[in-house]
Amino acid sequence: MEGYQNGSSYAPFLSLTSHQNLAKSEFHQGEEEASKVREGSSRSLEVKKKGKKQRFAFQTRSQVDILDDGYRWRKYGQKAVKNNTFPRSYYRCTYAGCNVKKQVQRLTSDQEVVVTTYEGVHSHAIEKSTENFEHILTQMQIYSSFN
DNA sequence: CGTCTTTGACCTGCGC
DNA sequence: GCGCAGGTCAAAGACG
Repeated sequence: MEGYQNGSSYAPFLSLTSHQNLAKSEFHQGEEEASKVREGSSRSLEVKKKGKKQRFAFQTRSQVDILDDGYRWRKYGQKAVKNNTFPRSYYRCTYAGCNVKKQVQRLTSDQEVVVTTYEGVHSHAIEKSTENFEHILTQMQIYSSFN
């Protein structure tokens, strides 16, 4: 069931948004992640765990793509989208058991704006101070979740 | 030495 | 059935 919900020490922005005048943040809880079996190759990864996928996207005005939100992220891919001249970066949480993914994309129209999309919820506390992220929160705007 | 970044290749889903 | 787009992984290199 909801073994991923801690409601204690995750996504600092979630709590902050509570008293912020930011727009509404939409969370999509989809339970359709199972069936990701890839046979035929040496990939024996089993992601058949139907975990709740919560997606959270927002815009930030920054010159750097890497927004330090207090967690450690490891980049695992970079692909360019057809609609955007700039490539999209894929990050993943390096915590054991915490398979949270982060997606960062820059707008081709406004390369000063960075769209960050969080996927999943952290199951561990932050390792760094949130003060830095809190500052970013002031400039960030909730972007329409997705379609 | 350990950690993380980068790039290419590979896979899947969807559309036609 | 094929092509396109998007998404992911792995290995090597770079860096502190």
